[in-house]
Amino acid sequence: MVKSEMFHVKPIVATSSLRALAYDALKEAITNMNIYDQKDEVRLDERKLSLNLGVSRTPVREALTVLEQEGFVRFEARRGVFVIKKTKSEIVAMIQAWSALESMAARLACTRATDEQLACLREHFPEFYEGRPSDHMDEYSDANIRFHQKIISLGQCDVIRDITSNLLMHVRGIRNAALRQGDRAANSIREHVAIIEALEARDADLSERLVREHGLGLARHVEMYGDYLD
Amino acid sequence: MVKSEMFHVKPIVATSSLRALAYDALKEAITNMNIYDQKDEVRLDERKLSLNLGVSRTPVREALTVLEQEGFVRFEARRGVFVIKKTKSEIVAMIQAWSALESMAARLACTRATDEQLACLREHFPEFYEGRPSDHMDEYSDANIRFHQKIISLGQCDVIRDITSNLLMHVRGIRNAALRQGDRAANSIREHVAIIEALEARDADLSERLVREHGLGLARHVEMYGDYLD
DNA sequence: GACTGGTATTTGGTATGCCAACTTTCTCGA
DNA sequence: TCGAGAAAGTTGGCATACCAAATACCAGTC
Repeated sequence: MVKSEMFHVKPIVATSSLRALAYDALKEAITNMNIYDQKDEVRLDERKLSLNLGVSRTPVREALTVLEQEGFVRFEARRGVFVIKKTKSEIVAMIQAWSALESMAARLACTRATDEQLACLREHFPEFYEGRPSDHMDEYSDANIRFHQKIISLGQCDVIRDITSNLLMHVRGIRNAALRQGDRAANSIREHVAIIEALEARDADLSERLVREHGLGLARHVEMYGDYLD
Repeated sequence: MVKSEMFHVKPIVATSSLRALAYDALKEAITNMNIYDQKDEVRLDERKLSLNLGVSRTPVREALTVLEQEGFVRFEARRGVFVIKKTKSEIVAMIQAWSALESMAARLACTRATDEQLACLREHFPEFYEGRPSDHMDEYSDANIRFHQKIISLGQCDVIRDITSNLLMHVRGIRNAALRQGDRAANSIREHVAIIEALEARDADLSERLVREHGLGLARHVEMYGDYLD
């Protein structure tokens, strides 16, 4: 018997399927293009896509099927596949659902997160304590997104994490645009600080309320000033 | 020109795609089978399915792709498609996400729903005011599901409606099973009555809290007594 | 009889071809 | 010149063919 313990092979090749690769490529392309700049809806050509991706139509279609189910594209029989432009009211609805889930995550975090995990909120987001975010708006936009994702991860609920990660893809652009309107950034920072303090105090009711009101405030803002979406 | 206004044709033939038909058939089959009775995971054979459905593998695969994205099945390369059995902690996580969304729907309903719509809650669910639901458990289980769906529809948020409708498919069986354990049915009725009253009083904070606690109570119950799921 | 190695079969992944419906372009007559 | 209609070209939906990996089966050896 050969001493097989002496062979240390690589764990696994784990080469992803073409479908997964096509999905990643398409999703990145869709989220990176700013859909709301285009006047008309963007149409995707299955044959061109499979040509550009270097694979056949089959995995492309299966990837598009997933994207349809996630609300990114829409199939029209014998007309084409179109990238969906969300209406203002749809965006508002997504932000409301987001608020519901993030506020629940905050509630769960109050009992589940360790002190070390909660400390990450302050450590990783020092910019929340500085005065003028408008100078570094791009960085702050990213930090803003990360802050909300961090709260959700602290909730340690995979279902909430998965659902919100999808919603984020749709809302990311709008959230950042709204930050630049009016005096929202400064307000946003104050609210974030209050949320951190409530979490550190492990006050579930307060944390939940603050997160919810923060989110619903964004929803109201989009409702009022988001007419450019339609 | 023919006066086309005089013709009132049927809206559209709207013959669904085979993919949609396959999706409906598979989803119904999956939700109707009780997955948790089976010892092993159930494997689906693409070729047998397409044979039984009378279509080719292509639309079947596309339907399965959607079901995978919804968390009902799992593809294993060159091994098969398996119906997913959720673990207890996954069920708990889904109930928590559900509670977040339903409580937000209740909050929204307080400002959005008309008096007539709120009245439907009492009219359609008279059994909540009767004493012994255990005699008609099946009917009560259905009414229970309808009650929660009604609250969500009163919230008038399409995103919340869509997401919860998916969660419901996964949780339906467990919710009904939990009702039969211990004295939960009677408790459930009392809580439903309190929720109706809070909504009728248009007390958003109270409605939200009652709905959330009702849901999280179910989550705790499954957490404690749902060991049969694993 | 158990084990090894190879071979046949099964099965999901992918590529390709065909079709019907929709668009666009061309044609021809008023 | 213009428009109706036909023909040609697109395009997504579906079916089918083929491939590689995984499994099942079998023969041969010790």
